[in-house]
Amino acid sequence: MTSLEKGRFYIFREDKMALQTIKGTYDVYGDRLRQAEMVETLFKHFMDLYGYTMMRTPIIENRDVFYDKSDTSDMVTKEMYSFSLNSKDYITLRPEGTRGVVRSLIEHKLYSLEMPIKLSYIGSMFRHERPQKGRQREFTQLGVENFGEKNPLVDAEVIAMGYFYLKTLGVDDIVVYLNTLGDEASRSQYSKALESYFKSYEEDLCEDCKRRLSLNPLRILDCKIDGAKDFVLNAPKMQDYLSEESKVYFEKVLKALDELGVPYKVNDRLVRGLDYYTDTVFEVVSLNEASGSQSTIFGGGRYDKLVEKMGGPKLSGIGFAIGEERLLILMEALGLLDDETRALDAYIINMLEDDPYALKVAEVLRHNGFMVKLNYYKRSMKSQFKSADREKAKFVIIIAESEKAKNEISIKDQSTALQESVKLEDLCAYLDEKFKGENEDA
RNA sequence: GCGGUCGUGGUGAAGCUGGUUAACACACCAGAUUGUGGCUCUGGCAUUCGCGAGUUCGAGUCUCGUCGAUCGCCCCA
Repeated sequence: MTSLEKGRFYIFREDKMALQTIKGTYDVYGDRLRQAEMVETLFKHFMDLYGYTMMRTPIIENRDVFYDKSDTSDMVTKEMYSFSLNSKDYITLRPEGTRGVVRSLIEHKLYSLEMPIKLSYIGSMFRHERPQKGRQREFTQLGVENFGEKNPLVDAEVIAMGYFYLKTLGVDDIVVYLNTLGDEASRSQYSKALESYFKSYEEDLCEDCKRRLSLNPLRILDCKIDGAKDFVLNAPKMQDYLSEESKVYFEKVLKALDELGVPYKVNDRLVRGLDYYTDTVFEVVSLNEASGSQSTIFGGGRYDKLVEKMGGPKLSGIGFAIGEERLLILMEALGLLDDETRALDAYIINMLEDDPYALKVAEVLRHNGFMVKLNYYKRSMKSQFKSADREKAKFVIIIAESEKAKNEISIKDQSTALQESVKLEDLCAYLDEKFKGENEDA
C-alpha cells in the first residue's frame, strides 16, 4: 500500500473514532439548544435589571492569565488544556471566566469607569477532567464579576441576584451556603494552624487528605471521608482566626440577605476550590438527586487580591459562575423544561410538480410574519397532511392545479376542520383576521 | 488520574449455558383510500450487534485491547 493510499484510507474509514465528538464534549441542538438559550436569555435580562454589561473575552488566552505558581487548585495545576505552537509561548483554553475578565479589565484600564464595574459573560470553559453527569470537559458558565467596591451590600446584591435568577426560572430544591474565609492574612494564618493541627493526626487521614495537608489544609474540613471524624470536627475554627473587621463584614452581608428575603445556611466548612477567594464565599447546591455528585449549581466569592496579583491596581472584586448544564439537569428533573416544538402557523400542501407557485405563496406569508413550511416534492396528499400534523400547523393550505388556475388557495383551519377557498391576494388579511380572533380568545 | 457498571436499528429494547433468517413495540416510508390527515389493515425498514484483534468448525453472545457513556472517588460550575 502506498502512503497516498494509506492516507486516503485513513481519512475516510480506518479510524472511525475521528468522527465522533471528543470525550466530554457534546453537540447541542433542537429542544436542548432552545432550553439553553431560554436560560441564557433570562440571564441577560437579569444583567440588564442589575446594571451589568455583557462581555466576551477570547476562549484562548496566554497561559499565564490562569497559571500562577502559588495556586494549588487542581483546575490550575492539572486540568488546563495548554499547548504551545513554538515551544515557547503557551496558550490555554480558559478553564474559568473570572481571570479572562480581570485580564481585560487591566489591559483596557476599564477600572477608570465608574465603580462598581459590573461585567458578565456567557461562554464555554474547558477542563480536562473525567466526565460524568454534570461534569463535561467543555461546559458553559454564566458568570458575573463586580469590581471596585468592597461593601457588604454588594456581596448581598450579587448573591441575591443569583438566587432570584434561579427563583425566576422556577428552580427550587436548592440551598444557598455561605461562609467567610476572612482576609488574606487571617486565611493564611488559619491555614497554617490547621496544617500543624492535622500534622499530629496525619496517620488517621485518608490518602487524599494527606495530600491536602500541605497543599490546602482547608479542604480537609469538607472531605467526605474524614470530614465526620472527631479530630476534624474538633479542629481549630475559622471564627477564631477572623479579624473583627471580617466578622462584622460577614454579619452585615447576612443581615442584608435577611432583609432581601434570601434564605441561606452558614456553613463554616465551605471552602471554595480556587485559591483567590477571600472573605465571603458562597455556593448554591441542588438537593435533587438527579444532580448526582456534581450538585453545585453555582459558586463564587470575593477575591480582593486577584486584580492586584495579576498586575492591576488594588481593586476588590466579587463574582460567581453558574454551570449551565448543571442548571438544565436540575430544571429537567423539576419538570421546568418543555419539549414543545413550536407550532407552525401554516403548512402548505403542494400538489404541483416542478412549479415554484407554492414557494411564492410561502414567501408572501413569511414576509407578513407567518411561520410557514411547505412540501417541495411529489407526495400523496395523505402523507402531506401527516407532515402538517407533525408540525402542529394551525392552518393547512392546499395548492394544486385547480387552485392555481383560479388564482386562489384552499385553506383549512385545523382546529375546526373547516375549509374554504380564499383569493391569493386576500390570504394574508384572511389569516390576520383568524389570528386576531385567536389572540382575543386567549 | 483511580474504581464499578454498561454499549444491539431513528427510539425503547429481546437475544437463555456461543450454533447460524437478529424478536417485539414505537417512530418512519408505501399502499388499501389516484385532492384531505389524526382510526384500522397490509407490506417495507439493522448484509449486522461501538470499534479492532483473538479463541472456535462457528461469536451479538467468550478473551484482550480501544473508543464512548454512566455511577462513585477526586475536582468544581
